[in-house]
Amino acid sequence: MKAPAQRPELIDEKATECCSLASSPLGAGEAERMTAKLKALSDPTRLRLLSHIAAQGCDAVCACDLLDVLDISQPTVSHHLKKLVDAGLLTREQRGKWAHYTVVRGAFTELRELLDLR
Amino acid sequence: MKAPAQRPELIDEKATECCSLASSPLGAGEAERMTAKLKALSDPTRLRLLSHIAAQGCDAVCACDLLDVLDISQPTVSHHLKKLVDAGLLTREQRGKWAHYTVVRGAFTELRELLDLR
DNA sequence: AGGTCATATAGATGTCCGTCAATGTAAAAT
DNA sequence: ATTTTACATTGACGGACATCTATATGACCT
Repeated sequence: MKAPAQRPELIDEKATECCSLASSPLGAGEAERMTAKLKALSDPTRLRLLSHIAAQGCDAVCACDLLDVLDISQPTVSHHLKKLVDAGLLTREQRGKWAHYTVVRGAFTELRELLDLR
Repeated sequence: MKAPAQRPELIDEKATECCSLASSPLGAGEAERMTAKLKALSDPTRLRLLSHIAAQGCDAVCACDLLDVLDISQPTVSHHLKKLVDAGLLTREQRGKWAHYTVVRGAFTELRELLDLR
């Protein structure tokens, strides 16, 4: 009687720490929290809006300037900026009738660490 | 006659390079390409699958082991693994009747650079 | 050959999301 | 006070997506 086919053996050498994802498997809550920021970045329009603000030193940029740059309607720009603020990637500041948006310093460090493959 | 209200002045000091996003505003194509990978990461289930593979050294992990770990159906696991492969974050390798998935080294460097706020 | 096991694919369903036109709001200008 | 300007909110619509059940594929075992 031959030995039955067994499942491929699980490697449980304590894991060679190939990345910070490796430190320990993500729980449901943790995963949800990380994907909240990732989702906010996962839209071409939002990524371009962010890059335009970043391209001016990550300092406060008027929403009016962002409207000129991409070929989308004003409500859509407003919608996306709100999403970026809600995700903690931008802050909003009202100056008179203008709204200014600023990149949150350090907002990406957590994500960058998550993706820190070695 | 008073001077008309003007838009808040645009800061065009060559941008203080606050992050790699800042180097230049992303074009439509570039943004689309970056969000492809980000979208693949923007689901809690996929992020957890990835983290389980990473937690074993980013080496080949049998799909059967991943099925045990999360409380979702087998087709759903298969679906998500395919998406991660399509995004270039995992590679698939068939061994007999088992499928093994491996984290692609360096798949995240581009993303990490994108998020490299200083 | 027939059966079982691991995984993929197909189809269906409900939910989320990006976009827009229309409208609301609030500040500034006339 | 009325109008204009900047921006947000609402509601509608179409497409994308996560998940499931059911079925197909393909490898191994007897």
